[in-house]
Amino acid sequence: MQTVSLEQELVSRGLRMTHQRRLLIQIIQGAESHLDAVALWERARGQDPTLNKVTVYRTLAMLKKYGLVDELDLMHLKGGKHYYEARASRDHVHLACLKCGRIQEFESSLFEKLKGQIERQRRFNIKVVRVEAGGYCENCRDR
Amino acid sequence: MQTVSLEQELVSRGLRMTHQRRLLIQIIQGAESHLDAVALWERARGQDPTLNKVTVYRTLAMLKKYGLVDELDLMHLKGGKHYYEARASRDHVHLACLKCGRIQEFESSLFEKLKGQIERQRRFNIKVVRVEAGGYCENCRDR
DNA sequence: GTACTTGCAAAGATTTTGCTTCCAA
DNA sequence: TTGGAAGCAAAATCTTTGCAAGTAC
Repeated sequence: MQTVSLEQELVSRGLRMTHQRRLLIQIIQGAESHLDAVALWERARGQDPTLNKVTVYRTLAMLKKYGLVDELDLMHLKGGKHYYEARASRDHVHLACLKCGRIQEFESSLFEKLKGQIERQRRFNIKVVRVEAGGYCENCRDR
Repeated sequence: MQTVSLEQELVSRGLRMTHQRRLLIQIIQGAESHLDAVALWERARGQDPTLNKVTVYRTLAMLKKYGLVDELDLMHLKGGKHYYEARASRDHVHLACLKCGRIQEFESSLFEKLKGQIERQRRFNIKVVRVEAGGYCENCRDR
């Protein structure tokens, strides 16, 4: 998903592309890790010191509402905050190491099959799915 | 999992069985739905009006630490609270309807296979796993 | 008796709301 | 121009912490 298309996505839904939204979207899409609202705000302030934290929350709520970002908890490793990532073309599992805190992502066709099974067997129309596992990663498991 | 065994579980780990803990455990195990800390507290107060909310948070943290309850978010349908359920013998998916708010549970061997795949392919030792899906349930999907 | 738990009060962390001003279309 | 969006301040929600008093073992 490109920056342009996400912007167009918003515009096509009748939303205004303010420079604040453009900046926040760029940061989310360019982030190498999962950001929570405050982390996102701090990065955004580097570019635009007047950008308010409330705008971050409102923008995230809007992106979530339109399904453009996914909201994660990452097993509450660091309290109750929520983390955000640009919605990927393919869903993936998040693995959170309880020891070192590393977050890995894992894609699997089994995950896709599981979703299909739920949709068919329960006639449940899935809009968002989240799989998070807590445990010990390769580096930490034997220590 | 019986009340007794959960109590024994705690005792065997050197924890004290206070009447507050006993009451909270009974409520969690007997609950027909997923309770958040405050809902649990309200039920507990019916039995013991002096039981403090802080004790609920501390007890939940302790049960979570020892892997005796699972903590859920249920797709944040109603804000950022956390919900708790006695750990089941078999993991299950939670399906949250975005329209009516109903929570369904779904067990699947595919889920078990997915866990196995993660453990093998990533050499990741899973301790807790959570699958939550948001979408439209059978009753709401066509409306 | 002693260490672990609880209750109480207060603080901390995260997110939301009301309202005025601003600006994208 | 005009309705949607941002900024600011304040509040609401959820959870944690410090410490004195209580209690399970």
